[in-house]
Amino acid sequence: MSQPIRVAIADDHVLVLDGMRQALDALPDIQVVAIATTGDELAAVIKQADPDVVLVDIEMPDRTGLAVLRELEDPPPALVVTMHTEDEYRERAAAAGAVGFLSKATPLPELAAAVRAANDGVVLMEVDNLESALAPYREARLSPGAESLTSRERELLALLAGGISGTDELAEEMFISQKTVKNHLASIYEKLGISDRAQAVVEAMRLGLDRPTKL
Amino acid sequence: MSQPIRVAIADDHVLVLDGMRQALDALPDIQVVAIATTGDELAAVIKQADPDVVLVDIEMPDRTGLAVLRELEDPPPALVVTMHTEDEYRERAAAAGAVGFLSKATPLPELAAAVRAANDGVVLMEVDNLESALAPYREARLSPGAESLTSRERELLALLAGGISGTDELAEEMFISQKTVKNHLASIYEKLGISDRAQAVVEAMRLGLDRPTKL
DNA sequence: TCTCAAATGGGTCGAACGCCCTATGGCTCG
DNA sequence: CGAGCCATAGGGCGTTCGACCCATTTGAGA
Repeated sequence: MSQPIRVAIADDHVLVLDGMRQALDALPDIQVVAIATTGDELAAVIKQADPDVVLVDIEMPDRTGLAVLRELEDPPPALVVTMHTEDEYRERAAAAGAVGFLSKATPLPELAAAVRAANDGVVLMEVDNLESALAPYREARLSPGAESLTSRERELLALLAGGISGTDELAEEMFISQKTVKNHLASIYEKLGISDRAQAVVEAMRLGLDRPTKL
Repeated sequence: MSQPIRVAIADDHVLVLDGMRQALDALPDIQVVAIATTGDELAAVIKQADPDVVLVDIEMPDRTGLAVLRELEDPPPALVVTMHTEDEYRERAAAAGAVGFLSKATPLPELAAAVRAANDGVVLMEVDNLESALAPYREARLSPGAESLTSRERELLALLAGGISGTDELAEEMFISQKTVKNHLASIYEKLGISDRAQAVVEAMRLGLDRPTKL
Protein backbone atom coordinates (compact mmCIF):
# COMPACT_ATOMS: atom_id res chain seq x y z
CA MET A 1 0.00 0.00 0.00
CA SER A 2 1.16 3.42 -0.81
CA GLN A 3 -1.81 5.38 -2.00
CA PRO A 4 -4.22 6.85 0.56
CA ILE A 5 -7.41 4.89 1.13
CA ARG A 6 -10.25 6.40 -0.89
CA VAL A 7 -13.44 6.55 1.14
CA ALA A 8 -17.03 7.42 0.32
CA ILE A 9 -19.47 8.41 3.08
CA ALA A 10 -23.25 8.40 3.00
CA ASP A 11 -25.43 9.80 5.75
CA ASP A 12 -28.57 11.87 5.57
CA HIS A 13 -27.51 13.98 8.54
CA VAL A 14 -25.31 16.54 6.94
CA LEU A 15 -23.69 17.52 10.20
CA VAL A 16 -22.60 13.97 10.91
CA LEU A 17 -21.50 13.58 7.34
CA ASP A 18 -19.42 16.74 7.32
CA GLY A 19 -17.98 15.83 10.65
CA MET A 20 -16.81 12.40 9.62
CA ARG A 21 -15.43 13.83 6.44
CA GLN A 22 -13.35 16.39 8.30
CA ALA A 23 -12.17 13.87 10.84
CA LEU A 24 -11.17 11.21 8.34
CA ASP A 25 -9.63 13.65 5.91
CA ALA A 26 -7.40 14.85 8.68
CA LEU A 27 -5.72 11.45 8.72
CA PRO A 28 -2.82 11.28 6.33
CA ASP A 29 -3.59 7.84 4.96
CA ILE A 30 -7.31 8.32 4.39
CA GLN A 31 -8.94 10.50 1.80
CA VAL A 32 -12.66 11.17 1.51
CA VAL A 33 -13.41 11.21 -2.18
CA ALA A 34 -17.18 11.29 -2.18
CA ILE A 35 -20.13 12.08 0.05
CA ALA A 36 -23.84 11.47 -0.38
CA THR A 37 -26.98 12.25 1.57
CA THR A 38 -29.36 9.93 -0.24
CA GLY A 39 -29.26 6.41 -1.57
CA ASP A 40 -29.46 7.59 -5.15
CA GLU A 41 -26.60 9.96 -4.67
CA LEU A 42 -24.57 7.20 -3.13
CA ALA A 43 -25.12 4.93 -6.11
CA ALA A 44 -24.11 7.65 -8.52
CA VAL A 45 -21.13 8.66 -6.51
CA ILE A 46 -19.76 5.17 -6.09
CA LYS A 47 -19.77 4.63 -9.83
CA GLN A 48 -18.10 7.94 -10.40
CA ALA A 49 -15.46 8.04 -7.68
CA ASP A 50 -14.79 4.33 -7.29
CA PRO A 51 -13.87 4.40 -3.59
CA ASP A 52 -11.89 1.69 -1.81
CA VAL A 53 -14.22 1.65 1.19
CA VAL A 54 -17.76 2.90 1.75
CA LEU A 55 -19.31 4.11 5.00
CA VAL A 56 -23.10 4.07 5.05
CA ASP A 57 -25.80 4.93 7.48
CA ILE A 58 -28.77 2.59 7.34
CA GLU A 59 -31.65 5.00 7.33
CA MET A 60 -31.63 7.44 4.47
CA PRO A 61 -34.25 8.98 2.22
CA ASP A 62 -35.38 6.90 -0.78
CA ARG A 63 -33.27 3.78 -0.98
CA THR A 64 -31.28 2.77 2.06
CA GLY A 65 -27.55 2.51 1.80
CA LEU A 66 -27.79 -1.23 2.08
CA ALA A 67 -30.13 -1.51 -0.85
CA VAL A 68 -27.75 0.45 -3.00
CA LEU A 69 -24.86 -1.79 -2.16
CA ARG A 70 -26.82 -4.88 -3.02
CA GLU A 71 -27.45 -3.59 -6.48
CA LEU A 72 -23.87 -3.05 -7.44
CA GLU A 73 -22.08 -5.83 -9.24
CA ASP A 74 -18.69 -5.35 -7.70
CA PRO A 75 -19.26 -3.33 -4.55
CA PRO A 76 -16.37 -2.00 -2.47
CA PRO A 77 -16.23 -3.22 1.13
CA ALA A 78 -18.86 -1.38 3.14
CA LEU A 79 -18.94 -0.42 6.79
CA VAL A 80 -22.32 0.29 8.28
CA VAL A 81 -22.28 3.16 10.75
CA THR A 82 -25.50 3.62 12.60
CA MET A 83 -27.13 4.76 15.79
CA HIS A 84 -29.03 1.54 16.15
CA THR A 85 -27.03 -1.17 17.78
CA GLU A 86 -29.76 -3.78 17.91
CA ASP A 87 -29.00 -7.19 16.52
CA GLU A 88 -31.77 -6.90 14.02
CA TYR A 89 -29.98 -4.10 12.25
CA ARG A 90 -26.74 -5.95 12.50
CA GLU A 91 -28.25 -8.90 10.73
CA ARG A 92 -29.74 -6.79 8.02
CA ALA A 93 -26.35 -5.22 7.46
CA ALA A 94 -24.68 -8.58 7.28
CA ALA A 95 -27.28 -9.84 4.85
CA ALA A 96 -26.60 -6.91 2.57
CA GLY A 97 -22.94 -7.76 2.44
CA ALA A 98 -21.50 -5.22 4.86
CA VAL A 99 -18.08 -6.16 6.16
CA GLY A 100 -18.42 -4.20 9.39
CA PHE A 101 -21.03 -2.80 11.74
CA LEU A 102 -20.20 0.19 13.90
CA SER A 103 -22.11 2.36 16.30
CA LYS A 104 -21.98 6.10 16.03
CA ALA A 105 -20.71 5.95 19.57
CA THR A 106 -17.52 4.39 18.24
CA PRO A 107 -14.48 6.52 18.95
CA LEU A 108 -12.78 7.96 15.93
CA PRO A 109 -9.55 5.97 16.12
CA GLU A 110 -11.66 2.82 16.09
CA LEU A 111 -13.45 3.96 12.97
CA ALA A 112 -10.19 4.76 11.25
CA ALA A 113 -8.84 1.35 12.18
CA ALA A 114 -11.96 -0.28 10.80
CA VAL A 115 -11.58 1.59 7.53
CA ARG A 116 -8.00 0.41 7.19
CA ALA A 117 -8.99 -3.15 8.02
CA ALA A 118 -11.83 -3.11 5.50
CA ASN A 119 -9.45 -1.81 2.89
CA ASP A 120 -7.25 -4.80 3.62
CA GLY A 121 -10.09 -7.20 2.98
CA VAL A 122 -10.77 -8.05 6.59
CA VAL A 123 -14.39 -8.99 7.30
CA LEU A 124 -15.03 -7.57 10.74
CA MET A 125 -18.55 -8.88 10.72
CA GLU A 126 -17.46 -12.40 11.56
CA VAL A 127 -14.86 -11.46 14.08
CA ASP A 128 -15.52 -12.28 17.69
CA ASN A 129 -12.70 -10.28 19.20
CA LEU A 130 -12.94 -6.90 17.53
CA GLU A 131 -10.27 -5.35 19.69
CA SER A 132 -7.50 -7.66 18.61
CA ALA A 133 -8.67 -7.77 15.02
CA LEU A 134 -8.28 -4.03 14.75
CA ALA A 135 -5.06 -3.83 16.72
CA PRO A 136 -2.77 -3.97 13.68
CA TYR A 137 -4.67 -1.08 12.13
CA ARG A 138 -4.80 1.31 15.06
CA GLU A 139 -1.94 3.46 14.00
CA ALA A 140 -2.20 5.88 11.12
CA ARG A 141 -0.02 4.90 8.26
CA LEU A 142 2.27 7.48 6.84
CA SER A 143 1.05 9.28 3.79
CA PRO A 144 2.69 8.26 0.53
CA GLY A 145 5.01 11.21 0.28
CA ALA A 146 6.19 10.83 3.82
CA GLU A 147 7.29 7.26 3.34
CA SER A 148 10.43 8.24 1.52
CA LEU A 149 11.59 10.35 4.44
CA THR A 150 13.79 8.95 7.17
CA SER A 151 12.74 9.22 10.80
CA ARG A 152 15.19 11.97 11.52
CA GLU A 153 13.97 13.93 8.52
CA ARG A 154 10.41 13.58 9.75
CA GLU A 155 11.42 14.84 13.17
CA LEU A 156 12.95 17.86 11.59
CA LEU A 157 9.86 18.57 9.54
CA ALA A 158 7.65 18.28 12.59
CA LEU A 159 9.75 20.87 14.38
CA LEU A 160 9.60 23.15 11.36
CA ALA A 161 5.83 22.84 11.25
CA GLY A 162 5.85 23.77 14.91
CA GLY A 163 7.35 27.12 14.13
CA ILE A 164 11.01 26.41 14.84
CA SER A 165 12.64 27.68 11.71
CA GLY A 166 16.17 28.77 12.57
CA THR A 167 19.05 26.44 11.84
CA ASP A 168 20.59 26.85 15.26
CA GLU A 169 17.33 26.33 17.14
CA LEU A 170 16.64 23.21 15.13
CA ALA A 171 20.14 21.97 15.81
CA GLU A 172 19.73 22.54 19.51
CA GLU A 173 16.35 20.87 19.57
CA MET A 174 17.69 17.77 17.85
CA PHE A 175 21.04 17.66 19.61
CA ILE A 176 23.04 17.77 16.40
CA SER A 177 25.25 20.31 14.70
CA GLN A 178 23.89 23.05 12.48
CA LYS A 179 25.62 21.40 9.59
CA THR A 180 23.65 18.20 10.00
CA VAL A 181 20.43 20.16 10.10
CA LYS A 182 21.28 21.62 6.73
CA ASN A 183 22.15 18.20 5.37
CA HIS A 184 18.82 16.77 6.49
CA LEU A 185 17.01 19.73 5.01
CA ALA A 186 18.79 19.28 1.71
CA SER A 187 17.70 15.68 1.41
CA ILE A 188 14.14 16.62 2.39
CA TYR A 189 14.11 19.21 -0.36
CA GLU A 190 15.27 16.69 -2.89
CA LYS A 191 12.80 13.99 -1.86
CA LEU A 192 9.81 16.31 -1.79
CA GLY A 193 10.77 18.33 -4.81
CA ILE A 194 10.95 21.65 -2.98
CA SER A 195 13.66 24.16 -2.24
CA ASP A 196 13.16 26.04 1.01
CA ARG A 197 11.79 25.92 4.55
CA ALA A 198 8.54 27.72 3.82
CA GLN A 199 7.58 25.09 1.26
CA ALA A 200 8.75 22.41 3.66
CA VAL A 201 6.22 23.65 6.22
CA VAL A 202 3.47 23.52 3.60
CA GLU A 203 4.38 19.94 2.73
CA ALA A 204 4.65 18.94 6.38
CA MET A 205 1.09 20.12 6.96
CA ARG A 206 -0.18 18.40 3.85
CA LEU A 207 1.45 15.14 4.84
CA GLY A 208 0.14 15.36 8.37
CA LEU A 209 3.60 15.46 9.87
CA ASP A 210 2.75 18.40 12.08
CA ARG A 211 0.99 16.11 14.53
CA PRO A 212 1.81 12.73 16.06
CA THR A 213 1.04 9.71 13.89
CA LYS A 214 -1.87 8.34 15.90
CA LEU A 215 -4.94 10.24 16.80
CA MET B 1 -15.57 40.77 19.35
CA SER B 2 -12.04 39.76 18.91
CA GLN B 3 -11.56 36.52 20.76
CA PRO B 4 -12.64 33.27 19.14
CA ILE B 5 -15.99 31.93 20.28
CA ARG B 6 -15.49 29.25 22.92
CA VAL B 7 -17.80 26.33 22.35
CA ALA B 8 -18.65 23.21 24.34
CA ILE B 9 -20.25 20.21 22.64
CA ALA B 10 -22.16 17.35 24.21
CA ASP B 11 -23.31 14.27 22.36
CA ASP B 12 -23.25 10.65 23.33
CA HIS B 13 -22.29 9.56 19.83
CA VAL B 14 -18.57 9.98 19.87
CA LEU B 15 -18.31 9.95 16.12
CA VAL B 16 -20.73 12.81 15.77
CA LEU B 17 -19.04 14.61 18.61
CA ASP B 18 -15.57 14.25 17.16
CA GLY B 19 -16.83 15.24 13.78
CA MET B 20 -18.45 18.45 14.93
CA ARG B 21 -15.38 19.26 16.93
CA GLN B 22 -13.11 18.89 13.93
CA ALA B 23 -15.44 20.81 11.69
CA LEU B 24 -15.95 23.73 14.06
CA ASP B 25 -12.34 23.88 15.14
CA ALA B 26 -11.38 24.27 11.51
CA LEU B 27 -13.14 27.64 11.50
CA PRO B 28 -10.84 30.43 12.52
CA ASP B 29 -13.31 32.26 14.74
CA ILE B 30 -14.61 29.25 16.64
CA GLN B 31 -12.76 27.19 19.18
CA VAL B 32 -14.04 24.00 20.78
CA VAL B 33 -12.91 24.12 24.37
CA ALA B 34 -14.79 21.21 25.85
CA ILE B 35 -16.59 18.05 24.87
CA ALA B 36 -18.78 15.71 26.86
CA THR B 37 -20.55 12.44 26.23
CA THR B 38 -22.84 12.42 29.25
CA GLY B 39 -24.94 14.93 31.10
CA ASP B 40 -22.73 14.75 34.14
CA GLU B 41 -19.64 15.37 32.10
CA LEU B 42 -21.33 18.31 30.48
CA ALA B 43 -22.13 19.89 33.80
CA ALA B 44 -18.58 19.47 35.01
CA VAL B 45 -17.09 20.70 31.83
CA ILE B 46 -19.21 23.83 31.62
CA LYS B 47 -18.14 24.91 35.06
CA GLN B 48 -14.53 24.26 34.26
CA ALA B 49 -14.18 25.65 30.75
CA ASP B 50 -16.81 28.38 30.86
CA PRO B 51 -17.78 28.28 27.18
CA ASP B 52 -19.54 31.09 25.33
CA VAL B 53 -21.96 28.73 23.59
CA VAL B 54 -23.04 25.16 24.27
CA LEU B 55 -24.20 22.58 21.73
CA VAL B 56 -26.20 19.71 23.20
CA ASP B 57 -27.90 16.66 21.93
CA ILE B 58 -31.13 15.87 23.70
CA GLU B 59 -30.77 12.19 24.38
CA MET B 60 -27.77 11.29 26.45
CA PRO B 61 -27.04 8.80 29.20
CA ASP B 62 -28.00 9.83 32.75
CA ARG B 63 -29.24 13.37 32.71
CA THR B 64 -30.21 14.90 29.39
CA GLY B 65 -28.37 17.93 28.20
CA LEU B 66 -31.43 20.02 28.77
CA ALA B 67 -31.70 19.00 32.38
CA VAL B 68 -28.14 20.03 32.97
CA LEU B 69 -28.71 23.46 31.52
CA ARG B 70 -31.72 24.04 33.67
CA GLU B 71 -29.69 23.45 36.78
CA LEU B 72 -27.06 26.04 36.10
CA GLU B 73 -27.53 29.48 37.55
CA ASP B 74 -26.03 31.46 34.73
CA PRO B 75 -26.03 29.15 31.74
CA PRO B 76 -24.38 30.08 28.47
CA PRO B 77 -26.66 30.22 25.44
CA ALA B 78 -27.41 26.69 24.31
CA LEU B 79 -28.18 25.31 20.89
CA VAL B 80 -29.96 21.99 20.76
CA VAL B 81 -28.73 19.76 17.96
CA THR B 82 -30.79 16.65 17.50
CA MET B 83 -32.02 14.07 15.06
CA HIS B 84 -35.59 14.54 16.14
CA THR B 85 -37.29 17.42 14.42
CA GLU B 86 -40.72 16.92 15.92
CA ASP B 87 -42.38 19.88 17.54
CA GLU B 88 -42.58 18.10 20.82
CA TYR B 89 -38.81 18.07 21.15
CA ARG B 90 -38.66 21.63 19.97
CA GLU B 91 -40.97 22.68 22.75
CA ARG B 92 -39.05 20.77 25.35
CA ALA B 93 -35.89 22.48 24.20
CA ALA B 94 -37.53 25.87 24.37
CA ALA B 95 -38.84 25.14 27.83
CA ALA B 96 -35.35 24.32 29.01
CA GLY B 97 -34.08 27.66 27.84
CA ALA B 98 -32.37 26.70 24.61
CA VAL B 99 -31.86 29.62 22.26
CA GLY B 100 -31.85 27.51 19.12
CA PHE B 101 -33.03 24.19 17.77
CA LEU B 102 -31.18 22.54 14.90
CA SER B 103 -31.47 19.27 13.09
CA LYS B 104 -28.45 17.10 12.51
CA ALA B 105 -29.33 17.46 8.86
CA THR B 106 -28.36 21.12 9.10
CA PRO B 107 -25.46 21.97 6.84
CA LEU B 108 -22.28 22.96 8.57
CA PRO B 109 -22.22 26.63 7.52
CA GLU B 110 -25.67 26.96 9.00
CA LEU B 111 -24.50 25.53 12.29
CA ALA B 112 -21.52 27.86 12.36
CA ALA B 113 -23.81 30.81 11.67
CA ALA B 114 -26.11 29.71 14.48
CA VAL B 115 -23.17 29.51 16.87
CA ARG B 116 -22.10 33.04 15.99
CA ALA B 117 -25.65 34.30 16.35
CA ALA B 118 -26.06 32.62 19.72
CA ASN B 119 -22.81 34.15 20.86
CA ASP B 120 -24.25 37.52 19.92
CA GLY B 121 -27.29 36.96 22.13
CA VAL B 122 -29.74 36.24 19.33
CA VAL B 123 -32.57 33.94 20.34
CA LEU B 124 -33.19 31.89 17.24
CA MET B 125 -35.99 30.02 18.91
CA GLU B 126 -38.44 32.85 18.45
CA VAL B 127 -37.39 33.76 14.98
CA ASP B 128 -39.82 33.08 12.16
CA ASN B 129 -37.45 33.65 9.27
CA LEU B 130 -34.34 31.73 10.18
CA GLU B 131 -32.65 32.37 6.87
CA SER B 132 -32.57 36.10 7.20
CA ALA B 133 -31.81 36.00 10.90
CA LEU B 134 -28.64 34.04 10.23
CA ALA B 135 -27.64 35.97 7.14
CA PRO B 136 -25.37 38.41 8.99
CA TYR B 137 -23.52 35.48 10.53
CA ARG B 138 -22.93 33.34 7.49
CA GLU B 139 -19.42 34.39 6.84
CA ALA B 140 -16.55 33.28 9.03
CA ARG B 141 -15.04 36.12 10.90
CA LEU B 142 -11.33 36.52 10.77
CA SER B 143 -9.42 35.07 13.63
CA PRO B 144 -8.10 37.59 16.17
CA GLY B 145 -4.54 37.59 14.93
CA ALA B 146 -5.59 38.03 11.34
CA GLU B 147 -7.57 41.15 12.07
CA SER B 148 -4.50 43.29 12.38
CA LEU B 149 -3.35 42.34 8.91
CA THR B 150 -4.26 44.38 5.87
CA SER B 151 -5.93 42.75 2.90
CA ARG B 152 -2.77 42.80 0.85
CA GLU B 153 -0.83 41.19 3.66
CA ARG B 154 -3.44 38.46 3.91
CA GLU B 155 -3.18 37.83 0.18
CA LEU B 156 0.51 37.43 0.50
CA LEU B 157 0.16 34.99 3.38
CA ALA B 158 -2.34 32.94 1.44
CA LEU B 159 0.10 32.61 -1.43
CA LEU B 160 2.86 31.65 0.96
CA ALA B 161 0.67 28.97 2.50
CA GLY B 162 0.04 27.74 -1.02
CA GLY B 163 3.68 26.97 -1.46
CA ILE B 164 4.82 30.07 -3.30
CA SER B 165 7.80 31.12 -1.30
CA GLY B 166 10.21 32.96 -3.56
CA THR B 167 10.24 36.73 -3.53
CA ASP B 168 10.11 37.05 -7.29
CA GLU B 169 7.29 34.53 -7.72
CA LEU B 170 5.28 36.30 -5.04
CA ALA B 171 5.93 39.62 -6.73
CA GLU B 172 4.80 38.29 -10.07
CA GLU B 173 1.70 36.71 -8.57
CA MET B 174 0.68 39.97 -6.92
CA PHE B 175 1.75 42.29 -9.73
CA ILE B 176 4.07 44.32 -7.55
CA SER B 177 7.82 44.73 -7.24
CA GLN B 178 9.97 42.40 -5.23
CA LYS B 179 10.71 45.27 -2.93
CA THR B 180 7.06 45.68 -2.02
CA VAL B 181 6.78 42.00 -1.29
CA LYS B 182 9.57 42.32 1.21
CA ASN B 183 7.93 45.37 2.75
CA HIS B 184 4.66 43.51 3.23
CA LEU B 185 6.49 40.54 4.68
CA ALA B 186 8.32 42.78 7.11
CA SER B 187 5.09 44.24 8.46
CA ILE B 188 3.56 40.76 8.69
CA TYR B 189 6.54 39.63 10.73
CA GLU B 190 6.15 42.54 13.07
CA LYS B 191 2.41 42.13 13.53
CA LEU B 192 2.56 38.41 14.14
CA GLY B 193 5.74 38.44 16.17
CA ILE B 194 7.68 36.19 13.83
CA SER B 195 10.77 36.59 11.71
CA ASP B 196 10.76 34.47 8.57
CA ARG B 197 8.65 32.85 5.88
CA ALA B 198 8.57 29.38 7.37
CA GLN B 199 6.98 30.74 10.54
CA ALA B 200 4.67 32.84 8.42
CA VAL B 201 3.34 29.67 6.79
CA VAL B 202 2.75 28.12 10.21
CA GLU B 203 0.81 31.19 11.33
CA ALA B 204 -1.15 31.35 8.09
CA MET B 205 -2.34 27.80 8.64
CA ARG B 206 -3.18 28.46 12.27
CA LEU B 207 -5.17 31.54 11.37
CA GLY B 208 -7.01 29.74 8.60
CA LEU B 209 -5.67 32.07 5.95
CA ASP B 210 -4.72 29.21 3.68
CA ARG B 211 -8.32 28.82 2.58
CA PRO B 212 -11.06 31.25 1.57
CA THR B 213 -12.93 32.93 4.43
CA LYS B 214 -16.29 31.21 4.05
CA LEU B 215 -16.87 27.51 4.09
C1' DT C 1 31.64 -10.37 4.76
C1' DC C 2 30.63 -6.82 1.77
C1' DT C 3 27.55 -3.24 0.57
C1' DC C 4 24.54 0.42 1.10
C1' DA C 5 21.68 3.74 3.44
C1' DA C 6 21.31 6.66 7.38
C1' DA C 7 23.17 9.94 10.51
C1' DT C 8 26.67 12.69 11.67
C1' DG C 9 30.06 16.49 10.56
C1' DG C 10 33.04 19.96 7.65
C1' DG C 11 34.07 23.82 4.04
C1' DT C 12 33.03 27.20 0.36
C1' DC C 13 30.35 30.39 -2.19
C1' DG C 14 26.83 32.99 -4.44
C1' DA C 15 22.19 34.16 -3.95
C1' DA C 16 18.43 35.15 -1.17
C1' DC C 17 16.65 36.88 2.95
C1' DG C 18 15.59 40.07 6.89
C1' DC C 19 16.38 44.67 8.70
C1' DC C 20 17.34 49.42 8.61
C1' DC C 21 16.27 53.88 6.23
C1' DT C 22 13.65 57.05 3.01
C1' DA C 23 9.84 58.43 -0.20
C1' DT C 24 5.49 59.21 -2.90
C1' DG C 25 0.57 58.92 -4.08
C1' DG C 26 -4.09 57.79 -2.53
C1' DC C 27 -7.42 57.37 0.86
C1' DT C 28 -10.21 58.20 5.10
C1' DC C 29 -11.29 60.57 9.29
C1' DG C 30 -11.72 64.11 12.42
C1' DC D 1 -6.85 70.52 5.72
C1' DG D 2 -3.68 68.11 8.17
C1' DA D 3 -2.95 63.38 10.48
C1' DG D 4 -2.49 58.81 9.72
C1' DC D 5 -2.59 54.44 7.34
C1' DC D 6 -1.99 51.70 3.24
C1' DA D 7 0.28 50.28 -0.98
C1' DT D 8 3.78 51.15 -3.70
C1' DA D 9 9.08 51.35 -4.54
C1' DG D 10 14.11 51.97 -3.89
C1' DG D 11 19.16 51.56 -1.54
C1' DG D 12 22.37 49.45 1.54
C1' DC D 13 24.10 45.95 4.66
C1' DG D 14 24.96 42.02 7.42
C1' DT D 15 23.33 37.35 8.06
C1' DT D 16 21.40 33.29 6.70
C1' DC D 17 20.22 29.98 3.49
C1' DG D 18 20.69 26.49 -0.09
C1' DA D 19 23.76 24.09 -3.49
C1' DC D 20 27.81 21.41 -4.33
C1' DC D 21 31.99 19.38 -2.83
C1' DC D 22 33.50 16.09 0.75
C1' DA D 23 34.46 12.39 5.02
C1' DT D 24 33.38 9.15 9.02
C1' DT D 25 30.74 5.87 11.65
C1' DT D 26 27.18 2.65 12.44
C1' DG D 27 23.82 -0.76 11.56
C1' DA D 28 20.95 -3.57 8.61
C1' DG D 29 20.65 -6.58 4.75
C1' DA D 30 22.49 -9.30 0.73
